[in-house]
Amino acid sequence: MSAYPVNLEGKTVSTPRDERYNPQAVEEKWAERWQSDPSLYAAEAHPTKPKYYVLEMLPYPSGALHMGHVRNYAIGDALARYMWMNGYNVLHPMGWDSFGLPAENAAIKNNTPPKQWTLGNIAAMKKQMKRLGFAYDWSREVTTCLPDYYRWNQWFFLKLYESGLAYRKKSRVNWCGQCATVLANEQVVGGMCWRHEDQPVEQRELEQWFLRITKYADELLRDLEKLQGWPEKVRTMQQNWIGRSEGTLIDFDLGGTVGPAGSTVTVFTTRVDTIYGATSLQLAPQHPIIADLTARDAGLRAQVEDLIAQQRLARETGDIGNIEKHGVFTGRHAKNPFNGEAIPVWVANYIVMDYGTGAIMSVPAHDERDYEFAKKYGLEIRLVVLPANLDEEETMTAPPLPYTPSDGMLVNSGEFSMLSCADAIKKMTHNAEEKGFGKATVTYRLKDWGISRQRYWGTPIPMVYCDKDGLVPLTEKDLPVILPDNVPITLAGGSPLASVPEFLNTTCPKCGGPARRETDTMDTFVDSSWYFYRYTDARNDKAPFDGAKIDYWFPIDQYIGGVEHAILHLIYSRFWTKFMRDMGLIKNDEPAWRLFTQGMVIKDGAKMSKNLGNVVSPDEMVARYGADATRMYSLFAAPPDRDLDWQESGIEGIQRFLGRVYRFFLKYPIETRRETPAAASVPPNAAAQPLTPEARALQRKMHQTIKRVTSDFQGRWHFNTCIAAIMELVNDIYGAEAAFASARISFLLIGELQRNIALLLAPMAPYMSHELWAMAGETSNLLKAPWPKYDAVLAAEDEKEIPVQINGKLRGLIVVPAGASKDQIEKAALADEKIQAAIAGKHIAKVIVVQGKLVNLVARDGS
RNA sequence: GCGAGAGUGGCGGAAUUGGCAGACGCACCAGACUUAGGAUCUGGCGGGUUAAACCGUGGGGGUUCGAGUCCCCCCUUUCGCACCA
Repeated sequence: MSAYPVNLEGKTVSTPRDERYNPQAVEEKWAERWQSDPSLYAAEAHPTKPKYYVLEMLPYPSGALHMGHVRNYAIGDALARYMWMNGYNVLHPMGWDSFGLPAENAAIKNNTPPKQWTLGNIAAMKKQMKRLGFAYDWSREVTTCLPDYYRWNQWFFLKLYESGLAYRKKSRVNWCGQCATVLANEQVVGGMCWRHEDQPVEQRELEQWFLRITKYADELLRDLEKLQGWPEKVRTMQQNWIGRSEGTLIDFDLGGTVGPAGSTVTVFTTRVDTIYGATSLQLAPQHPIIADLTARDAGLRAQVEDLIAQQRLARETGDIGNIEKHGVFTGRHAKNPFNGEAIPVWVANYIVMDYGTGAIMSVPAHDERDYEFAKKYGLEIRLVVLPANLDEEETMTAPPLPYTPSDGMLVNSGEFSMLSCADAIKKMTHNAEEKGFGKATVTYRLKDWGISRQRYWGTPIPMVYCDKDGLVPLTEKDLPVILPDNVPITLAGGSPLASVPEFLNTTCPKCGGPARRETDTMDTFVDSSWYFYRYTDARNDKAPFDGAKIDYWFPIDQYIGGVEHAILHLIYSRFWTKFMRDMGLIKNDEPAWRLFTQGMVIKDGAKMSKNLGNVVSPDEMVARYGADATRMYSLFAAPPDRDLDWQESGIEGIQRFLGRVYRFFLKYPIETRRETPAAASVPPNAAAQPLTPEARALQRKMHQTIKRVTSDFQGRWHFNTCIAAIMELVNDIYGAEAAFASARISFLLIGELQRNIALLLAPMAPYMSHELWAMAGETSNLLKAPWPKYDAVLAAEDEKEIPVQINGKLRGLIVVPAGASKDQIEKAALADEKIQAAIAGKHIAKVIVVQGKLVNLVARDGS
């Protein structure tokens, strides 16, 4: 590099090719060095520093990274590097969420075994990650599809089974025909499969394994309060998902048994206060008692089937919210336990079986849906709540119906009349409990987590079926149950593992007799529910991890990923944490204190997709602009929480900037600085010498930049403004080039500028920073070089430019010493020529001086 | 319908507590250096005007010496949930 003649004239010259920054050559050189030292990014074994666990959500190994990944990891990597430089013991691991359906689809399509396909993809993506320069501790790599990981899924399953949190039941499940498997409620999006937007989800009856996440519903809801470091949005989404609702269960008697399902219908209501206004019962078409009610009435049965069909259709089109209300009278009546009145029992398509009890009391006067239904079928509408305003006249006036507020007063409600709604709810619930026909209850929207999948590429469930002993769990020493290779995969339905006799046939752990294995596998969300714990102790073959290590590293200090995991992954992993805590394995009760959800990477305003042909490949960007520019642009183009519109011309701007930085180092290399006469003339105690104005300005800018980058980095996570600040500094350096040439800026300052620029860029453009660090004559490892500190005195301005307003409008600018008093500022403002001209003939009513900020003169006409 | 965000030049975006709106970058224009330019450097760049005045942060009100920022009403838009009883 010293072969290039330094231009001490400071004149603009053309840039020869060899002066251009060549990212490929530089990045490859450093990548090679970094890869030769596997311990480079390892956390300390015997910690002497405070810990910091930064984690990006692990990817599914689909075959290639996309820009969304790059953005996610660029953020995490910048943070990890920043924390290293700030003296933390950083844990920054990576792994692979590698079970799941795409591997099976690929197997069918290409006739490649899922394992081979998956491991091949992992190798390819790992290579991409290394090329991008992400600083992961690969010695802790977790690959969920390998037995050394999934055996612990099985281990946890046995523990869950032992504690009654894993159970099996026959249930109506969501079935995706294209996946040929069951979906969790969380995987059904608007009636469609989360993976196949155009595939309506069917309902099937199957024996399934469930995890009792509802046991933790209340705690999962309550602890959201503690997660102040999570985006409000995510907490709200989880809150809605859990959907806690307080209400009352009330039994309505059908006046004699109608069949096996009994003689009462229990309704759930949040408004028991309106029960005197109930004029019918409405059942969901799937309600169990309907089988009994229709047993001798084929016509009614057919009508109910029709309602079910309507509901299904509406669900499939995602239009369940707007379903045209239909219902049918069953011919039966039920007794309202409060007033003894017999009210008709109907079946209606707007009642869903999977919320509450699948049965409601219909109160048309005080519920919009019930009102609409009652109007349509001519059911009685009975007012039982009046507005309770201070204005008596209004209170006595019947409100327009339906009247739904719950701050009114009861009427026509027997002994409860004249009570407020709130009091009535309490007293009526109490009354029901005393008399044994009802009770207070809490319902949740959250359902238990169905984890059975009729697929091959997942963790085998460690249970067997014995003819003699029935359902038997395996024991710890039987683990892992290895997922066999060479399994024929089809989408014919049913579990592929059932067709493998060597797998299927086993012996019962209890009696030693012949038994069959469970052939379903686990939902892949099981894998990702606890993977981040495994990173702390990834090679442990005696336990999932060592609790002492969890105590040290957890909770995760910063978790970073896409908002699409706001519900599924993030609620399951919170559940898993609470379960492990209750097992005594860990002490923390939340996995991550801080969560950051980055925005999507889009192109031309649309999500990148193969269909639209607007996919930007990271490989191509790296090949064209280098890893640094690719990463840095993804940090610069938008604040990290917003969507980022990828523009090729934008990354060119970053490339240009990096080139400018590089040329600054190239033009003033350390060798030359030592040798030039200008350098030699700098006295040894140059730092103590008063600086020229140009040098002082640059020095000040340098300290201001350090200050800004530091605060934007840690406080606000605005990487875009961090980069903008560094750009400003570089622009100022170029602006002062003439002073460099005339030696009015010392080589000591140039060296300081260079070192600080390398340090400031290190988290965001690691390759180039390392190169620059070496060019600046530094031999230490930049990865752990101390983050620069700014000097507040040196960052301070000597004088300030202060805007002067008249009546709030800018009318002039004055320059005052930085520490000027209010009086001085006011005097200077009034003395300014422009201001004097502007206020001529006017009377100054008031002068507002904000020290160091602004002057506003309130001027009125006349004197 | 409920909940949470967002709305600023041609574009991406700055403006941390109310205090010079448009930092930084892109695009564009002009110039320099060039055999050349998809290189580099310098300058310009919200509207308006010769220059000013003036107008400008989705719209309308308000508070204030002063509002992109605070308050009220409305519009648009993104995301999540939804006959949830």
